[in-house]
Amino acid sequence: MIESHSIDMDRRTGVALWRQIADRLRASLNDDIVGDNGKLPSEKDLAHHFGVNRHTVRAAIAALSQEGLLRSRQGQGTFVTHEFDQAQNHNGESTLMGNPLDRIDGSTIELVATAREVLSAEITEKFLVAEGSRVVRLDTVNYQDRTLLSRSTCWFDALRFADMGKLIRKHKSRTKALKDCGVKTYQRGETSVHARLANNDD
Amino acid sequence: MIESHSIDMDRRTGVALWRQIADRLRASLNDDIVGDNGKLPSEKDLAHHFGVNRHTVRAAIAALSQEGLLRSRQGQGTFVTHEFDQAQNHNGESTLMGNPLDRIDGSTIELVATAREVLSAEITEKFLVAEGSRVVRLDTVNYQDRTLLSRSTCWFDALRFADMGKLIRKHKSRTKALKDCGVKTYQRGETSVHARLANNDD
DNA sequence: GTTGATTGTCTAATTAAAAAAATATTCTAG
DNA sequence: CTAGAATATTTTTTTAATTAGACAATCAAC
Repeated sequence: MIESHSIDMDRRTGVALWRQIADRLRASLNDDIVGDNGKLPSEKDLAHHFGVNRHTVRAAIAALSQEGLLRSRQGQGTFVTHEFDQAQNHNGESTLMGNPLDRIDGSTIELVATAREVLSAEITEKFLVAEGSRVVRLDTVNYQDRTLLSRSTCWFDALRFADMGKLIRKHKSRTKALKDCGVKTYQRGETSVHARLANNDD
Repeated sequence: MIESHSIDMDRRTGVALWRQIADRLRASLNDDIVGDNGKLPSEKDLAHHFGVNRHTVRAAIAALSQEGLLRSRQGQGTFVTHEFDQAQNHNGESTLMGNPLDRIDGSTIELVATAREVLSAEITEKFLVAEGSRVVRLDTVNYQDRTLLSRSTCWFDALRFADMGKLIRKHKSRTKALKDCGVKTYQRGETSVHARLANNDD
């Protein structure tokens, strides 16, 4: 469920530990951290896992509860909310993370399609990879304040993400998949930009 | 250069003000915030702009200096570093943000192509937008620890980002453009995920 | 009902972040 | 050389974050 050894948290980065933990937990809600019943490890275990005080973990859980992702029950534990759980167990229209953050910044990203496909000649030429490479494709739409902001398609190496498509079809690990697709949450140093400018213009 | 009125910073979000300011400044280094000589507004002006104490601004500048992006000269001001400036004024191979962060997480994103184009039938069908829409296209490659992680293409509304391609060609606002392309830096609430699962599989 | 595990609450102490204010140092312009 | 503008440094105060410990309340299992 969770490793027994303690994780080294980043300190003095300008990001409070409770927020780092909240973000890690949010990104892990689809993963193996939660049991089949949607129950998280106990506050005590999480505190030991992250190497922090129990109160710090509680602050993180409080933040995620505020977002509507978690709900704690005294005597029982902390659970992924029913709405979130529903989104995990239904197809089609259900909403992942219908949390207040959606409205705070007015920005949403919708995953509209996934597919495994063979890389086209155009793409292979653009990116200089072997033609015929097997990839996983993710189409996303980004809305800001209900107006279309961008459309995006990402291809992932099928080798490196052999089971990503499968996981997505099983409605798990979407967060992780989206994360690698450029949909970054609030985690220090996850992605830095190293840009080499375009060779071709219009 | 910078508006005279004060900006409302997010407080009690778990992210220190100096880090929020550092991230905003980093993202603005390509924009109109810096003068032609690469000089930033004075600490006093920045402090007023962000509505914080001068020391808080100094902490932000110290962080960016640590990353190698800025350098302060007593009596003169704070300037974008020569290396960064070079990356702004050359074509092709130069490196944007050759900062330690690149090595901290081993993740890099390279912008390999930009173009204005007319939206293809395939894309219009996928995303249900008017065929023939004028868009700006960004191709990026994401490396993690020097191994290819993903290839990505983003289309942006040409209307909404009428001058984005132009700005990119002028080697400005790349950060902002990439930011909207899903390359998120460390800013609270910039993007939350609101996913509706795929309709078509393979 | 008793026990054990879990979350909830409270108090206290420590450390880091932020604000405020004063002064020193360095550079440019004139 | 002088004045002004900018960064550098120091001190103090306040607030937020983190840790620590103790105990209450709730629930499930027995």
